Amino acid sequence: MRTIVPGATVSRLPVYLRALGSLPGDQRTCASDQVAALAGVNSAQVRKDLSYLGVNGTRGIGYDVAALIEHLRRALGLTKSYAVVIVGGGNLGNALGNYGGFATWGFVVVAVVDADPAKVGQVAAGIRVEHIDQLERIVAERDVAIGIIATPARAAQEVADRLTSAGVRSILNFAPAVIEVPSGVDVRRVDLSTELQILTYHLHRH
Amino acid sequence: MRTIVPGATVSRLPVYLRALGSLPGDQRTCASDQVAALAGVNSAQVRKDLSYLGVNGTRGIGYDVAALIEHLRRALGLTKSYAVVIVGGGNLGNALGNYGGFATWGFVVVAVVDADPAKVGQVAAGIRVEHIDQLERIVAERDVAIGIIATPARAAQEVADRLTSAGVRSILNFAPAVIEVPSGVDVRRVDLSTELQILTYHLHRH
DNA sequence: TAGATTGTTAATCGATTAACAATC
DNA sequence: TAGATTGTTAATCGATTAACAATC
Repeated sequence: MRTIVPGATVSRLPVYLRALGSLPGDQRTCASDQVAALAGVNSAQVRKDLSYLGVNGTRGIGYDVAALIEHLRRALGLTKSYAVVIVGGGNLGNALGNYGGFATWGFVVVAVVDADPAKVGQVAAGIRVEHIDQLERIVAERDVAIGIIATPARAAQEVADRLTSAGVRSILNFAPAVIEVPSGVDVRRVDLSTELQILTYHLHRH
Repeated sequence: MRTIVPGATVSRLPVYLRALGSLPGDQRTCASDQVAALAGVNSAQVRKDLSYLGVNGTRGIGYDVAALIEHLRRALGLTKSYAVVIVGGGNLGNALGNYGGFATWGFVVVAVVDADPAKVGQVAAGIRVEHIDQLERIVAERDVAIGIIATPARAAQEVADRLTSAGVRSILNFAPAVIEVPSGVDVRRVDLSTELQILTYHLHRH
């Protein structure tokens, strides 16, 4: 079944996947209640999300764990591997390059690039920083699917332009800037200062 | 005015603040239209969010830029400084310790702690990694307001427990785990793998 | 006055969840 | 059969936005 899956549902799928991963290895079936508790959501939500995906459980029993995991992996496109380029060889870029969590899900960092000639050639976690002039060639030759922007804010838009014109259609933006991209390109933003500021909003009013 | 401000509004305030920062320095007033364009939201949204905060503009003219910035900073509690402890001295923890963006908004990283004795004593960006056994002392002595969890998933819950029992009431969690905290404690989660998986959902269906 | 822009209402939209018949 | 749990409806909740009178 391929109906329109709401964005909110999509963003919960990785959470369900992780919840299922934390189940005892010998557990064959699981109830929506249990997934809900592990994922921190409502059980009706779980059932509804799964029904969007066309996953069927068994009344009185629950869902088959292995089949459910496989369904979620397929829905998220995690049955193949994705080449990732990180733009920005600063601390954040290097941390992301080293981040072990990516490999678990089939994300392979194929390059870290930077505009600063002084950074080019440095090696972190087995990846040599290359010059950003090579970006277009790298994207084409290494079949890059995802670009991660880990540059200062002022460089973000230009980097996004170069990534998209090179053919990248998925961008994860860590720079504290709103970037414009052509339609059809998907951007997600992770802004560390914003997260902290939201915390302080609640904090400073006791 | 202090009515109930919706969570969605709160999470947009930092974005407005940044939008205003990117205005030309000599611009005295701004219209909701302009803020909206810079922030990537609807202009009615901007006006409504600001009215929640009790900010008044002038019909026909717009909002006073300086006054608006000051209002937003006060609303977010950014008029004072906050001590931050980073738990986890791995790549991510160090990247966060080095992240210059925090200082701009008054966040001061007062410690990086780790459970691994081999990491203790290492210095990154002027901060010496301390042992996690010192966490409670550090929180008390350095008046820590915010804890950042940058550990593996398996350690996240225990770290959260220690942070909260030491008195920390705001947590930013980078570990791929859902953590339980007492009511009154605020947790925000940033999950890098989840972000990438959401991108691939859209990517793999052309 | 004419033009611009706010502040707010009311409509819309979309997401969450309680509830329960269906059924294993 | 009795108990458990799904799948789905309908109600609720909350957030977004078009529209426009108020007014600078």
